[in-house]
Amino acid sequence: MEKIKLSDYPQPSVTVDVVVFTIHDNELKVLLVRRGNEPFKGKWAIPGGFVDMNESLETAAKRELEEETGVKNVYLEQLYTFGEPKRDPRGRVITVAYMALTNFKEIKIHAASDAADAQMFSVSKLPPLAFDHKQVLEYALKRLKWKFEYTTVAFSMLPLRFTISQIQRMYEIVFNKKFDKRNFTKKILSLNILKEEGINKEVSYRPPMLYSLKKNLGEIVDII
Amino acid sequence: MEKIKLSDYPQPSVTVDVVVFTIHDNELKVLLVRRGNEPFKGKWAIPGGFVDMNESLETAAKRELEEETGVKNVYLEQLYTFGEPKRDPRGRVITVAYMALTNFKEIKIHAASDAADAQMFSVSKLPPLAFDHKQVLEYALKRLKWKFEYTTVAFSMLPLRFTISQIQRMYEIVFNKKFDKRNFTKKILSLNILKEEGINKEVSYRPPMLYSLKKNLGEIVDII
DNA sequence: ACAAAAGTGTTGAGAGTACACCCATGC
DNA sequence: GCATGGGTGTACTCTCAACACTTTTGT
Repeated sequence: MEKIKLSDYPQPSVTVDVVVFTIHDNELKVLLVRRGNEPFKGKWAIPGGFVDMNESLETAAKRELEEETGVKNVYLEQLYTFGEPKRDPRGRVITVAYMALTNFKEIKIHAASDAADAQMFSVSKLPPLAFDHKQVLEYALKRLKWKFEYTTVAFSMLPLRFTISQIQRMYEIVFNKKFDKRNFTKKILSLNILKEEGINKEVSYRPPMLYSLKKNLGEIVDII
Repeated sequence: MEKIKLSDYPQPSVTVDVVVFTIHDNELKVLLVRRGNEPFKGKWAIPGGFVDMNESLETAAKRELEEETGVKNVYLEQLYTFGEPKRDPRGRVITVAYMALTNFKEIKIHAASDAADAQMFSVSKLPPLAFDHKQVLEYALKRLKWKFEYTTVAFSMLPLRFTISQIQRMYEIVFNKKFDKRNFTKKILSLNILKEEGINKEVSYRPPMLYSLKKNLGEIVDII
């Protein structure tokens, strides 16, 4: 039998797309870039780009993320790979979607070379999106909620030290639903994942206790 | 600016690998094929193959699955995409891993053209695996347990009509842990996902009630 | 009668839910 | 003293876990 060469098989293009979530102004936001090239020139899209030959998928996602946001240390997780043959009009392009969570203040948006503009959008007021990015974003949102419910990833959207009210507000935004303050506090504290970090004196109301996350980000814990 | 062509960017090879789980002889089994070609010739591997230019990833996974097992209607779910640059010594190969669940009796193993042999292995007695397939299998196992706990996918491993004891045995095998029969029965019945299908008279002990799944496979339900 | 697996209830502990008022600070 | 968010307890309901004996059939 002949020796098989990789080039005997068709080779598609492979990209990574990174859905960057953050919370700002009491809304869940996602980073979108306006495309500077065809196809879908001028349309909004999830930031991403081609995978280099010598970098892993996760490295590619981190690289794209840093190019667009300047953020270096974020929670990053692979979501799903979208590979319908016609999803890109230029030809066969398979994209590996990632989700990144970060604190709003860490982000310094700068539109990368191939983007005309970049901006955070509230997930409840999205513009029409390029490619199959609506589907990608819906998938990411589902995963985000799942992860919020069962793991500690949410804390990657908060500053290093935070109050319990901040946690609760974040959960209320993501689930679009109010929680009872006493029950929420009781539940979060009973999980034993927080460390007391002293009292924040710099507020004009009763000074709240600050906490930090004791355990590892993304650890599986029933939050809600 | 120049028009960008896809071929301006490096194009890796893309494969799908399908982790096929089933239950037989009171063990959780997985299908492996013995590689007929280099690299890793003679080693066991998760079945899979290159994605054709005009088929979706899921179609490719279904095609590979049918080639190896003859099984047509299975539960199939995308798991994760593995893309370390050095995972295949021939060059850059990115693989999209899928998980398939099926009833043992549906499977007619036939080693595909590029495989020297194919066989079901107990997940507790695995041979050394080619590529990064050990990692892929570990990921699949984790996902399998998660899905068993929170969805109805498990029922895809049973025949169309089954007894409650069969469900319980299946869960005991996957979680490697005994459950209390009364509590298990109570929990399963309270979920309201089963339909009574009459009594199986063809046994030499007290004839059990047969059930079928009322709701959709994979639906999210707290099973355990 | 015996072997094999099916079927069936109760109790106690712990978790979740509903619900409202006082506290500490800056201005 | 008032505006702002912070902090706290109880009672009820529901779910989960522990636990063992009887039933039905074929041989």
